Amino acid sequence: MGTVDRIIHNRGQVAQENVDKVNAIIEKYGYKRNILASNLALNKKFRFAVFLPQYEKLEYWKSQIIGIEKAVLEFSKFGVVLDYFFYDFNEVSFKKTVQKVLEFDCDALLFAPIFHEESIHFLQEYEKRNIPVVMIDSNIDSESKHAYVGQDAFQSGYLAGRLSSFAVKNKRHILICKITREIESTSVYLQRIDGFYSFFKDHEELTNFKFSEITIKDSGFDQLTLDMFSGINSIFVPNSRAYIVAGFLEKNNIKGVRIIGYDLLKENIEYLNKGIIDFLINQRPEDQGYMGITYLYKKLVLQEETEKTHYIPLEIILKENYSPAKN
Amino acid sequence: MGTVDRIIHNRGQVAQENVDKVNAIIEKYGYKRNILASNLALNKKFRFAVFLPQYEKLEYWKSQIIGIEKAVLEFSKFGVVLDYFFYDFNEVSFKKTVQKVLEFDCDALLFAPIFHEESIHFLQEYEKRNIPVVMIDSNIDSESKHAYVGQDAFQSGYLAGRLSSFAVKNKRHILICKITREIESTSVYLQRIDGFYSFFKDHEELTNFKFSEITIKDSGFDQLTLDMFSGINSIFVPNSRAYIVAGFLEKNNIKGVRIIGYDLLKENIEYLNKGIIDFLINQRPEDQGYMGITYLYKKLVLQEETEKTHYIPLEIILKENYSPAKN
DNA sequence: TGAGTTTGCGTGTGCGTACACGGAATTTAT
DNA sequence: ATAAATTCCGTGTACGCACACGCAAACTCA
Repeated sequence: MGTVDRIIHNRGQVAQENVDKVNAIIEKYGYKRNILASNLALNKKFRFAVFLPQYEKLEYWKSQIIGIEKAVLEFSKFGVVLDYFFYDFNEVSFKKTVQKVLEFDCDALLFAPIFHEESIHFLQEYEKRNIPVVMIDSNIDSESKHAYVGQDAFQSGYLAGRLSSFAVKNKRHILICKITREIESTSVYLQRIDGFYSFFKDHEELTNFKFSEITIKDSGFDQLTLDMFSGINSIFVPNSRAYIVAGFLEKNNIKGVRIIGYDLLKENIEYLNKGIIDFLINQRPEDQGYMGITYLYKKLVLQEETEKTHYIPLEIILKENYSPAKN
Repeated sequence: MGTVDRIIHNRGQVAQENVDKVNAIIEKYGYKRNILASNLALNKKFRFAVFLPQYEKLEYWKSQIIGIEKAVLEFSKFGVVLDYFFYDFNEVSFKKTVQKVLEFDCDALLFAPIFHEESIHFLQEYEKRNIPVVMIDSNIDSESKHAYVGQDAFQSGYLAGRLSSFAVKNKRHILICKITREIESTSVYLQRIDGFYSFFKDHEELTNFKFSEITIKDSGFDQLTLDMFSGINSIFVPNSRAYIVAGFLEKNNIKGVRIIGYDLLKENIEYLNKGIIDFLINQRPEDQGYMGITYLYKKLVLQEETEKTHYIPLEIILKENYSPAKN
């Protein structure tokens, strides 16, 4: 037993002759180590660090946490333990928390690389330490071996392009509303817009489309003006804040404008039900959190082969297929 | 150890006094039985019976099987073993196989209740035997405790209604093409149509819509005639055979008709890419199979609380968001 | 009251793996 | 050659649970 064990874990202390013999037998009989018994004997905790923005007031991140908690409830019996690290909505807080997380000794990491630049070095560190990482929400497309759970941002923008091409009139003027906040993955943002334009590039027959862009800081309702929307038939908001535009249009009684946005926030749903927002692309945040933890569980606890990327389906939500159950 | 064990499994043979004592301690210290060790000691195989239509030539069911195999690959290390029961595309074969399955001694059952009537009694039998069942693809809405993995058929029809209301012209004539085959869940079928009409009932402002229905047997291309489609603006095919209609329209060079169908079959995708089919609602069959087995695994092996119903998202596939990766 | 029956309880072993420990075999140093 | 250091290997126990087995206590009935 001892010798075979040493061979299986190649811990040395065994003659080459025996190594070969045992390996031959393992091969011949197709021995597979029993993960149940292994984990039982190991009697080990698996510490997953969860590094996300402070979610208290962010519906989207709250859903992510719900999914995470659901997963850890299942996996706690296998020794999975979470340690949360939350940061506030600014770069300083983010950087501080990065330090804390780096100092923390964990077996795996779940992380949303919101601040693109700052995240790169951070992630490299984990690659060096050989600690598995899963990114959720947004991906850093380096050639790293880190996993990703979330949507294909480019493709979702492309789809949004198609959705906004469902024209009532032939001539169309599309407005892209960039409503930014410091805390937001700008890369996701840009990929969506990129995908959006790509749709129209790929469809030359749709020449009768014009595009404008406006940029608003924060949740600044007051920065919107009426003339921004004159002659506009369709609006694409490449993040979750379509409700701001919808609110403005409602207040000023502007009708017949198609709005396409992201995420099933309460405010968005409200305007969806009123018929002011037409399409929302759901990112299924709860599933993302759940799948993220599940990935790490499969990788570490079960030591399975896992697929590096898990794309969440591009779920199009209309007033008519929204049901409150699915967040 | 023995006494405590007898109490935990309430196997009797222990004085009430001790039962109370032990239960008090279990309560006090929050003892949870370790499922890992339990399964290790049990050293038991979990036999799942999988009862589905012969899939060789059915793309949809093939995908289901792929998902099932993927799941069982993961769970085989926990002692999960599958036994397949396939039946041919007719009632006789179905009934024969029902007998075989009933005679087979299994711990759980995954089943697609295609033949509604015949399935009811069959499922009751498993309820009697207290064997957990998960239904995939279509649900039998009895108040049974059997689980379901699949779409909300009514809601998907409702959504299809909305999709076909994206009118280019104001006057619209919608054709509902019922292309039936013996092997098909008629209940799913009817629920979808029901949902479809309900959409228009709920939206009285859409009065300028007219409806017709045609019914075709089998994959009978030859039963279609030109006059069936005269004046039609939009077609709803409430199952996976939209490609038949699309093929007919293509052959006869009829253009500008919107087609809405189900499932990402090769033929459907072909017409989607040609722009003849506009919308496909994806049922994610691979996910269904995977989730079905996962449900039984969680229920039996992990003995977790599980949600009875797992709805697959209503994924709308357009030419622009179809990617071959997702079956 | 004693034999027979039932009920209650503890011991022991096994599930498949991990790892500490100590002894045997081999090598190196003196 | 002998002592010391090193390499190699087997035994034993633990992980947490399930269950067979057998013994002791309590009960039944004559």
